[in-house]
Amino acid sequence: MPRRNVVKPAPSQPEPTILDVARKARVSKSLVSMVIRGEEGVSPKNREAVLQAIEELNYRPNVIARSLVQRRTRILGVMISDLRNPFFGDVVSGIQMRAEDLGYRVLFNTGERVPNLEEAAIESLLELRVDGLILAAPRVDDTVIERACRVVPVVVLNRDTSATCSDSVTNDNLAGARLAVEHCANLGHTRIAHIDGGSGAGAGVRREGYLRAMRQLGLEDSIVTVEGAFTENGGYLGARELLSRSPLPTAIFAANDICAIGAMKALEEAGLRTPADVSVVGYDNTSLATLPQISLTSVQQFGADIGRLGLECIFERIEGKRSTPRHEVVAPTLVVRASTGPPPAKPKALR
Amino acid sequence: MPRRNVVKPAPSQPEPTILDVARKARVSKSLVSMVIRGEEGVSPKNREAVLQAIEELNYRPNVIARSLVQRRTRILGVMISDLRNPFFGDVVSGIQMRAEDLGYRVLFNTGERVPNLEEAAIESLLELRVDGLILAAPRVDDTVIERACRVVPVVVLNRDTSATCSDSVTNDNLAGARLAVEHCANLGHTRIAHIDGGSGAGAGVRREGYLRAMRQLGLEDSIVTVEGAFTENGGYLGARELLSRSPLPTAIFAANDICAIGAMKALEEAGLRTPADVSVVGYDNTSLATLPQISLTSVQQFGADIGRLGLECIFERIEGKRSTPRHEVVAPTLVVRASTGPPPAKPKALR
DNA sequence: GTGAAAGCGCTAACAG
DNA sequence: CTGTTAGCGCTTTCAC
Repeated sequence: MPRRNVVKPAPSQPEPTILDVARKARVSKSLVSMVIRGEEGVSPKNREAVLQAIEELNYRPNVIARSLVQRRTRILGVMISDLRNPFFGDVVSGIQMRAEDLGYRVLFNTGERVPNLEEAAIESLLELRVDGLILAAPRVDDTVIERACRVVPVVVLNRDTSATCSDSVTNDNLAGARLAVEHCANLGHTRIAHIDGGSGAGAGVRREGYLRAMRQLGLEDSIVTVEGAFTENGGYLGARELLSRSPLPTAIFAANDICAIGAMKALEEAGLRTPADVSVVGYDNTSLATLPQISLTSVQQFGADIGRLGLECIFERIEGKRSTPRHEVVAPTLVVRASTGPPPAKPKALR
Repeated sequence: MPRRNVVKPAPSQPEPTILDVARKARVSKSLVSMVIRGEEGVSPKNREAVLQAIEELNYRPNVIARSLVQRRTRILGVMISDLRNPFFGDVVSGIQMRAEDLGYRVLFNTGERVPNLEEAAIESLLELRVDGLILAAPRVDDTVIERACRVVPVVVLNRDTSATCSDSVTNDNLAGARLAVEHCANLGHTRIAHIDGGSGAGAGVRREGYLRAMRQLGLEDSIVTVEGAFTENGGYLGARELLSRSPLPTAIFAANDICAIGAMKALEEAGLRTPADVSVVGYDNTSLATLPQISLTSVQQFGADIGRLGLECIFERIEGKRSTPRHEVVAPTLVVRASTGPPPAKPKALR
């Protein structure tokens, strides 16, 4: 908690304050404040003078000072676990659009998928006294989330948490996994393997959905899962693991799109074609899946909706409209593309 | 059971202050402050008492208040033009790593490639009184940058700006474009077209690099440029435009990777194969280019280095070590993959 | 070592 | 409408 504090010479050219503006416009401090906040009851003449002074001085209200007295920042903090996953681009869009409507500014953070760094990022946002916290697929411990809840409204996106204090918005991972598995089964596959998301947010439920779907379809004997991650490398390694076993699966359900792409890479290196030899299904339906060269069948979750709903949860709490947890679940759909097809008539043996 | 104030409009929770900690630990306010800042000269006994009180109260220093008195936030603001482009993931990594070393926190923002929104995002960071501003490929007007410079150190990444007040870190777009064009020429191409980045940051220079390289190679008669953008759709539309003209180019140099991918999509739809019928070169060498299904020849610019250098520029300014502009240019390299090859013996005609 | 006092730039509540 | 007066939570003197 104690931060390293190197005391350095104070920098800075003196930035103009509200007092400078008042003097320049020859009015009172409070009048300037009123103009800035757009309050009623300022004569057009004075308003004009103030605005001009602001312009000339390149004055900018100090939201720090404002926040201190109002004890609210009108800032929403968003911790994003992985900036490299285009899925979060959608989530961010949803958040931003809604935030603008509601008069909040949004500031992002990331811990680059490293739990400790993510915790630091969250802590940093909390010290900033954000009015609300949105955690997009955080990998931190539940206790971290609980601690945050004690101070500020929190909504967790795309992760199933046992923390009871926060709101959450997720897609229905069980249903999504079922869509993926059933799709493969309908094509005639029985040996459907799963590369999971390791310790990533939501990975456990997605895995559980796979297991349940397999059992429901009477395929429990063909259940094969290997550990992966929500990254390309995770998918690559997971697929390599699958390739080292026998018999080979004819279909692979990967934890998410980038994981699926990593898996496809491993398959290709092994001389297996998709979908002729092995079908592959991803999750998220990111822009990656739509690339014609990849054309990945994928479970779609609606990132922008998830982001928007998350923001609405936070907003309800901030406004005091609600103080009991809300858990929103968005239904996923399946988008079928070229990476899945019927299983090969004569499954290919390696080598 | 967390005790929370229920339904109280805007300002709400009684967050503990430094005074609460002092009372609980039975010491003075200043003593607590000293402990928090890790100052010397506090008895171990007192320090212990303070730390325990902090723990028990779930106290968190209010950086807002701290910033107000210190007149510096120790926050660096980063405006990122496009969160969907994985290239910026690299840039962010570089920034974060260095920032942590230097004891700064980093907060991100985006205007989603819309100039007005980007300006608002920058303004928002400025109102927050960030100690430094990093603009990653901003699309705003130079005047916006100049206005920001008057208040805080600014570094612009990956865009050539005529604003003289800010530092900048770019890759050498002229050289990069030349690498791309020469590579195609060496393979035997003469009809090398360019899909540019429209009004995107750095697009103009990349285009200029293309033009110069073509002339230098004596290919001025084959110069063809169409307008695109730094997006998949931009590339798609640009390629469609090329396809509507005659003669068809045998190689395309696209403004960046996602643009190239969009172009490949259009080519594929038209029944043209890459590289058998048309070679394609991208720029950025993002993770997308490395995907085996895409395997895009691309000019590599080192995003993490660019981010790190940007942060160092800012830091020098903040520390008062330098007050004249520094312009850093990073040399790009070319990564050759499967999307480029010799031109077809008999160029394919459409339909 | 400790505690009291003076602000940082702003808003809010009143009195003129 | 204006000007004055209190703070917001913290750091920073400067006495003790």
